[in-house]
Amino acid sequence: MGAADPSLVGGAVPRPKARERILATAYELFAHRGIQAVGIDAIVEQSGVARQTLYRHFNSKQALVLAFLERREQLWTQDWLRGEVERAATEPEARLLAIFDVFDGWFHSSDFEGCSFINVLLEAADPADPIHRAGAAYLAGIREFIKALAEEAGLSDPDGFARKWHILMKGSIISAGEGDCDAARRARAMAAVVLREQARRPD
Amino acid sequence: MGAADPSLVGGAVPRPKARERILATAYELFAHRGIQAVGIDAIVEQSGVARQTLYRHFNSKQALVLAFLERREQLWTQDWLRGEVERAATEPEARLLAIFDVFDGWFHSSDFEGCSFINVLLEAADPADPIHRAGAAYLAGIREFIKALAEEAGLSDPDGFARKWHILMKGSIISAGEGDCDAARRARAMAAVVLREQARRPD
DNA sequence: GCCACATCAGACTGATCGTTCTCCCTCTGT
DNA sequence: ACAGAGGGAGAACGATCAGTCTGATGTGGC
Repeated sequence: MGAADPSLVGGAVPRPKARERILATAYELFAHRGIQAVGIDAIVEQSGVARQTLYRHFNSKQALVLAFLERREQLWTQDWLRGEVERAATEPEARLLAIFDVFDGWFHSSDFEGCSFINVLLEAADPADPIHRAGAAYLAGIREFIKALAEEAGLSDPDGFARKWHILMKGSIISAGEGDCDAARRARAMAAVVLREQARRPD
Repeated sequence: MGAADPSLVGGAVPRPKARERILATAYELFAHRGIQAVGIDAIVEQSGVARQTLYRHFNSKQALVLAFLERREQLWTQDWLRGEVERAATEPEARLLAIFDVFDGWFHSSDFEGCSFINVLLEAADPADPIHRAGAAYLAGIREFIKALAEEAGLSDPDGFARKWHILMKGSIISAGEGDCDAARRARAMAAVVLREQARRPD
């Protein structure tokens, strides 16, 4: 009884090989082409996995999309955005502005793919759709990051500030999708005057 | 020779009945549910038109979508947005800010449907897609409206200003789609400080 | 009445979609 | 060596999609 059953362990923690290939392929395709535009066939073909294997790891396309969004939140929001911002500056106000410097590099990269959370929000227009809800939840997570920086900076109404900041972020992303590579610089200029005018919490 | 040929006139100016019903139905469905999510069947059924009749007026779904976008630009951009803004204020700077007052009412309406131009831009991710190009062109038309107001207001760099303003507009629309009905008020507050800091053209 | 044309109703094609099923191969632990 | 599980290849299913074809029904101009 003391020794762990290997088959049980292998079942509870799925072997990374096939599942990882599926998720990596889904990430690339969903992020760049959207959800509806990418069929299961494309993921099966490009990942070199059997169809049945995909459906053994993910019950449905919806489950795969939800797993993609979860990975997007880890890789994009946490590892990339949060990581780059915290690397670029140390003071909370400087970090808030650094978001748009990080965006500037993003918008100028050759394979700019837009914000998957915004995309799925618009693709799954029904607010009751689990995919829509997941996209909205991950966007709210980004606002939590902004809100925490606003609190560190001693700004009053951190939640309202985060919502304002997020408007600038999302607007610049859409503009970049239109082809305006300098959208981040424009948003940063607006952000700077907004931050300057922002009321501080009395110490 | 003086009298116009009735059949020719009837051909050049198509009878409004069937075509109008199709376009009106397509407008409602495309604007609220998106392009990919609405099939030809739904439009045929809801407009009470025969399938063949639809395909006689529009060669393909893409042609119908392009006609929808053209109507959207007339009804939304010109008649509604521009009309409401020009009714709300007379001075160009006041009109620029009034955009967000108009948006505020829009975001609080029960059937808020978002910006179809942004939606089709993201649904048709390929920049070479005629639908993508049309959406981008109509968004550029909105910026032309802003730019003209900026010029009237004597602001320097009207094009750059219009792009900034448009970032606020698009960002607030996305936020409203997330459920933040007060996004227009937040954007207006930012717009006010941006406008105050904006350089004026020397007279 | 008659002709031309728009419209309607509905079956149909071919492609694509998500999903399931069947069969075979290759590992791995004992 | 053997059992069992994971994975691969591909056929197949039912649904849905855009688009076409046929044939009947009105309808307006001569």
